[in-house]
Amino acid sequence: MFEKDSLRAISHKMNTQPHQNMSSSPQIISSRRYIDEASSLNPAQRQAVEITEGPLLVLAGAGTGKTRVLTTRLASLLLSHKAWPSQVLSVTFTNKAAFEMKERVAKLIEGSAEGLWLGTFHSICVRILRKHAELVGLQSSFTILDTDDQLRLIKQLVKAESLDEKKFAPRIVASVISRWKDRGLTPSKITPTSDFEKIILRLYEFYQDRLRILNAADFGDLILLCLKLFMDHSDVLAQYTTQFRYILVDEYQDTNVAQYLWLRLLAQGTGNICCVGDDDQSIYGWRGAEVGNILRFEKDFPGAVIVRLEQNYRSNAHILGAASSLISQNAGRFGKTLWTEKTGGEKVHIQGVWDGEEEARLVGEKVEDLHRQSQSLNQMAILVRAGFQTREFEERFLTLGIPYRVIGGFRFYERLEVRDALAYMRIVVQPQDSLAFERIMNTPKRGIGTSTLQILHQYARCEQVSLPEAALRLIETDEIRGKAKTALHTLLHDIGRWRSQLTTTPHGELARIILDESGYTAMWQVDKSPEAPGRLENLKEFVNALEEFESLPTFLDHVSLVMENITNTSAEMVSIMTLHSAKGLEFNTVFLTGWEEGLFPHQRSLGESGEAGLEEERRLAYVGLTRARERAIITFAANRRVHNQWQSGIPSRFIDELSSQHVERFTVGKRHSFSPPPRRQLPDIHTPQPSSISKTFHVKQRVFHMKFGYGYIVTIEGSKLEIDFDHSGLKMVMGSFVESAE
DNA sequence: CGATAGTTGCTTTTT
DNA sequence: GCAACTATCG
Repeated sequence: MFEKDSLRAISHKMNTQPHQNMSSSPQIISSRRYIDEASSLNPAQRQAVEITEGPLLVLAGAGTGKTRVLTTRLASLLLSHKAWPSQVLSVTFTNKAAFEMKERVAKLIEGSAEGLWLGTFHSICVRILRKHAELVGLQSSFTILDTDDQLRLIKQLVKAESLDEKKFAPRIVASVISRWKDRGLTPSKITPTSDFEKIILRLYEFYQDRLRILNAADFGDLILLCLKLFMDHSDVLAQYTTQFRYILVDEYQDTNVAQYLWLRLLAQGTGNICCVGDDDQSIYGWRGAEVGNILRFEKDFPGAVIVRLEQNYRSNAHILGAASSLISQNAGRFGKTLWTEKTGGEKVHIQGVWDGEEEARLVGEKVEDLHRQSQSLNQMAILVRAGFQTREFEERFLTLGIPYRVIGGFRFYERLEVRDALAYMRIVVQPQDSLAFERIMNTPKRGIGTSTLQILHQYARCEQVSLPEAALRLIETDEIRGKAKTALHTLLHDIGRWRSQLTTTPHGELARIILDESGYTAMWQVDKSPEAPGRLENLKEFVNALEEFESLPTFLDHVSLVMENITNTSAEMVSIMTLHSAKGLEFNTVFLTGWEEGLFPHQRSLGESGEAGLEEERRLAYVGLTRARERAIITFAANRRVHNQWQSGIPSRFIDELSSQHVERFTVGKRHSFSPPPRRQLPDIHTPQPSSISKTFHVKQRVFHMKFGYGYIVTIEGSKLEIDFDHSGLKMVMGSFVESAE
């Protein structure tokens, strides 16, 4: 290791002279694997790997080997000694992608990729901010607030300002503030355009004040503060612009304004920035992502070279054709024509089902079928639009005994007991962490109730101090009496004692001590509820996970930034996930479920941002389809339970937008008859008419409440309910039912 | 202060 | 169909 590094250092020295003409200078590329990889690239890919100087934009369609280009390029930089690991800044979209990229690079260079600055914008910014925290008014031990903490804090502020908690719902306030932060706007740079914004701006200011007191930063701050650091301290910026000789950015279409400005500052040194992205896969507009960034690249970085990757290696011709016809409906895109050498293959299946339950049953059957044909479960994915849809599949798979994993979904670190345990760790590491303190103050029950908490809050606000600090001062006075006083005293004393052990005790052991001595473990041991044993199990798991890290603060950073579940990738499992978390992945078989108007495209996205919202949904559909290599199966349900209410839906407009030569329609079940589309004049589905029929009735002992909107034809004859989905040519007949008295 | 029962509103998507 | 909040009482 040492020897290799010093060799690298020497060759680096030899290479510090500017490389005028890299392509003709001899390159020292010694890795067999790298040579193999590079020689298998197509001309466009090779070009993207070899242009290492100056700004480069790789416009890469779905399945065109974008990741391969990026990793090969990185490996090339290292092997040719143009840069050593610490001089490469590589920004990816998820921590998982960063991890995989690191592994691939290590393989290509047949050595270690340690020392690379490889990670998400957030993790890189944390790394930088920890070093210069004082310059932006934080201590280097600052806490990273997660969404939950953020909402709690905002809620407190809204309450303190006695504002209408409905109009200024924490969620809404948080999202407005976050959007401002995404655009790189600190409070002073904002000119509110309405009274509503004026108030939120005030809340934004208060919120930032509170964060400062708490020595905390939220997700948006990580980028914003780092940006501020670079803008206010040119010496710090210079340090990094000289260090990073090469900058690589994955998924450039998902960057927001703040991230873009951040990148521009860093890239101004060498100008060696390579961005990879696909405007058709921009699906994070709602999070502040600016497609404009990618569309403007040439203007932003003069002399930029643009390389297009258009040969798709992933999907079969039908899937690619269907996806292309879909995305071509969008205006305002770069426009790429993906093509493939593959021919034949299965057409895209489209299947209508009666309800969500049947959808799950159908998918379950298909999975079993394919599995019987010795298709790996790892090669199958079920993609949903919204998180709640996973449940029906989980239930079905549990009864069928099909192993599955939910990606994204409910995370380990979001569980009640894990969050409590985390709060204990946080308050020990970070004395100012009011939110953690509030959380554990009376968990387990110590007799410190709401009235005590109120006194603390009031004092903390008046004196501009953190909650634990307020507690510390108030137990010296007579403000708090009796049981609460002694309990608080003991707690604060305990926290102090644990903190003093931070340097002397191994952190795994310390965690156990904290959980035991605080009485937290005992609380669950005494608990007789059925969840209690599981929670204790999770606490053990928590300590195990914690021991994997070098220290408690490192672990806490990991938890805030890496929200992914620790999943066992080796086991055979079907993946269930949202379309958003499917980005960047690929599978042989992909089930695209819930393609119904209102769910996909989602009602909210249509309502809020109109045409732009619809286009983003369409891109989402495109992303989903292009995940599939061999088989894509689209399903839609005629009925779905939303908020415990049955609602009938009509097939997604996206289904009609798929070129008919690439799709095949099916229907399932004995009770459904399929008739070809009669194609008669239909009411405009985009302007739904008021619900004309709304009835509650029983079907097989179950109560249904259905609203039939959209002017669709529903016939009720005798004990039969018939719904005619003219739009798709699908007619469904439901078995006997009894109309209720309602 | 804390336990309990009843009530409401909620679900897009995530670093 | 659930979590999170509210009202009431011991």
